Amino acid sequence: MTDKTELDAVIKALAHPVRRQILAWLKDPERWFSEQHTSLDGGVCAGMIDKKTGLSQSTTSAHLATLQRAGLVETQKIGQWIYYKRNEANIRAFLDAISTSL
Amino acid sequence: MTDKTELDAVIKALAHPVRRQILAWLKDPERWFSEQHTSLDGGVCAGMIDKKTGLSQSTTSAHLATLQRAGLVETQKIGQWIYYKRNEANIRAFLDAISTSL
DNA sequence: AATATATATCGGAATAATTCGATATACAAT
DNA sequence: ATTGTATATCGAATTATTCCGATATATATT
Repeated sequence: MTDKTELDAVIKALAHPVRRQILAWLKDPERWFSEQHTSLDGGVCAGMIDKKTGLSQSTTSAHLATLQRAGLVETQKIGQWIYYKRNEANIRAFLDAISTSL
Repeated sequence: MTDKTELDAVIKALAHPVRRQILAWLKDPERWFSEQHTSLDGGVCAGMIDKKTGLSQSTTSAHLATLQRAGLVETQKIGQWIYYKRNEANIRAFLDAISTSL
């Protein structure tokens, strides 16, 4: 997050309510994604997030890709599923960066 | 900043490099706007900011308006000049809000 | 091999943000 | 009153973002 373009990507990623909402859901997966049968420690699978956003599968996928490019989430692919979880280190790094730069 | 729409406006306002740059300049007016003859305590007048952005007067004015609507800067009008300065309380409130919500 | 499922990517339409020059408004000075 | 200066606002062009349905890719199952 020392780089300026990185910070730009992160702020732009956060500048959409749906993407912030997704990050908020991922903060407490047990609460919001209890239907998922596999362990939530590995992340929440994309389809569960689709269902919650109310947007189309492709749109939600694009939002997730934006979050990932910004480093705000990390993914793990298992079989045909892709599990998303917050990248807490990068989120903290962003908060530090914005706190000192702003 | 307790309101959700407020936070949205602030993040959107920050999601543009020029607006962040303006906020950064306003952090140290003595350094960046030493040419201004009136006291910098009252803020930096809009025209000086125009000159620095490299954008047109109207565009810079729009950016300043966005920052103001978001509450990130406050203004003081003296004669035909409008002086801009950071609203430190609101900036801090934003940092608190994003730190806890993110 | 064929079918089904999960997710990503593509192409395009709709909307929003950025930018500019031109004009309007407000104030100051002659 | 006129002229000049500072800033805001308008209208329009450009660019970026969001969104969708359709298709592609990868994996799993039969």
